[in-house]
Amino acid sequence: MCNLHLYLCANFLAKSDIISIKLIMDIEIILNDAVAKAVEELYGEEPVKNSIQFQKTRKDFEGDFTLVVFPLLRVSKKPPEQTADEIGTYLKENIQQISDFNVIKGFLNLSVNKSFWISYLNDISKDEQYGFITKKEDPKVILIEYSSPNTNKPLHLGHIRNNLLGYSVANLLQSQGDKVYKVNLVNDRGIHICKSMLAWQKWGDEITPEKAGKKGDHLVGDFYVRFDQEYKKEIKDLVEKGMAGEEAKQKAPLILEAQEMLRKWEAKDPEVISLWKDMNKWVLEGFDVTYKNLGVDFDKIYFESDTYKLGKELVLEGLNKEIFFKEEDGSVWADLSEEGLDQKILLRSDGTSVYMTQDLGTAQQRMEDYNADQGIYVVGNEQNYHFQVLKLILGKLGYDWSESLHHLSYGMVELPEGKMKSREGTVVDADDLLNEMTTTADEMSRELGKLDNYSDEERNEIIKTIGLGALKYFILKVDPKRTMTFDPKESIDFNGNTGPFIQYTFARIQSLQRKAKDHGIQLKDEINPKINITTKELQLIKQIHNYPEVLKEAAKAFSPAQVANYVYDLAKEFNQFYHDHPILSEEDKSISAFRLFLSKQVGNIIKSGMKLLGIDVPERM
RNA sequence: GGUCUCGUAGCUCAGUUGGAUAGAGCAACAGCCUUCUAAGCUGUGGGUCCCAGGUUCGAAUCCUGGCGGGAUCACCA
Repeated sequence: MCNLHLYLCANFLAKSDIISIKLIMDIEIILNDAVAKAVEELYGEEPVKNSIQFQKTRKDFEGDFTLVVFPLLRVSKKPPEQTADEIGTYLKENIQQISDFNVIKGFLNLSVNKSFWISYLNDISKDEQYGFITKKEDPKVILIEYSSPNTNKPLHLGHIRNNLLGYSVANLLQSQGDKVYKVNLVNDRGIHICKSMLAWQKWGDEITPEKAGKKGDHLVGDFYVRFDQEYKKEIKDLVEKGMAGEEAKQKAPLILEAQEMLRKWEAKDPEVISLWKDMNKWVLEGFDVTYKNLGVDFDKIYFESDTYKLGKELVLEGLNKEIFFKEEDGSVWADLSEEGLDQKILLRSDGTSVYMTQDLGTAQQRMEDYNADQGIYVVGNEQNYHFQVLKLILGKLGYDWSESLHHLSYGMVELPEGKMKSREGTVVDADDLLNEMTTTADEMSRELGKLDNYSDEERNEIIKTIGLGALKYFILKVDPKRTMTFDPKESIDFNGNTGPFIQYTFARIQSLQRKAKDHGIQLKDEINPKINITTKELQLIKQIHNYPEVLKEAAKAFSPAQVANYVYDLAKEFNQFYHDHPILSEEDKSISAFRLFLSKQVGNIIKSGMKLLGIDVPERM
């Protein structure tokens, strides 16, 4: 069947300069089959599976695709150079697309006809969503949970990393043809919420966000801080009176009051519930503003106050089936020592739930609600252990989808001075940061005189896009699992490997298209495959050619960073190209028309890639 | 101490299922605006890929053991 396929392809290729879309997409498959056939004919033996390894030829060498021949030596029983040479000769003679080859050590570099590349470019220019899989035979339903804030304080830099990752990964997965639902589980209950509420009651003086002229989440956050300050004072006083530190922490009047408030909340005390509703509303309205500025959204928002009782039945069921066990004091545990972990509590001795219990319940409910094939949690790496346990327990309970659960774990964001600590006031607030980025973009553009001719409205639009782009790109270009350092000064640097550099490149391309129109040069729908192209042009086309594969790999690895770095490479390459390859040459319109065409494709990829990252690109800047 | 994770240029980071001479940016230095956007381009210097073994044609990448940083190991969430 392999050979038949090859025969048909070779036959077709020999007769036609214009290659069908299908074949272009499959160039690497064709090469693969061709090498298999070559090996069989030359050495009388089929190559072992996976021994045919193609990769893109590195830039410093001549060629487009490279066959690594080392794995084939076992069959050829000849030195690497000779083997490569023989296969290369065979391919050049038998495959129309191969125009040339060269051998360096054990590497066979194959050059593909330039007309192939141009035809390829023609094809993708017709594809509105190049690189995206729009129709998939069996699309998966994927649930991705991200953000998951507490309603007692505003969002900070760590949440930004979470939100950007979640949003971008959702886009990425969707680009591969799967159905993705974004959900947010808001943690709106618990002792920490009561702390802010209590502080407001005591010292709030009936203030509201409107009266204070402040975002609701910030206002509530202030009371949370206030609580902590007053609480510490009480502890200090008690310790000075001779109480032990630990005891003081537990017996300070404020903490007792907060605990009492939580009990009232659980008993649905009308006064407490009413205050709780008000304050949560303030916070959530504040969050909405931040989410909107950040450009992220959700298909569904869950509240922990609705879901915190879930999971208990699941645990009891597991207890009945003797998957879990009960201690003498009545608490329920899972024994994970066989899996190399320890024992984990699932129900307290008083029968109430713990964090894990809830998570078991919400996982089960959500996966079944959506009939999802895969669940992804975007949560910081401090919860690696939690999710490891969660997955194991769900597996023990017999849910086969537990295998598909994935904890997209990301590292902390640190500052040059060290970690962010709320107590020391070194937390970078999300809203402040967003504003600061825009302000800096404004200052920079004024300094450079970039936006002098635009109206205030246009100007604001553009600097917002740039400031936000700088922040998003800075965070997303780093591999999620790494602990990253966020240097505010450096992030606002718009030179080099940054979002604004990429945006700038895009803006240039757009400007080029406009200028071309002014010059009366028409953008072609299609390029004649026979025209000559330079090495640099070819290089750009090849970079474009990588895009679908990059998306595929990035989606598989849940890694927007891979897309980010790819787009930067493309933009950089284009910028270099742009500099010494005149595109709007008056003398030779055919060349400039091709470059115009090429630059448009580059622009499309940049736009598409940036969109996956959740970064806007400006038409001008 | 157990488990997980990271360690690449002075700094921030890339580096594809193991492939060729390990790459960018920032910072430093030297150039380039009468020419499609100089938020740009070109050049120079800068490396014990934490260390030591192992696997193999080939290791920054995989395995083992160290060293160093981080996270986690609650009847908190």
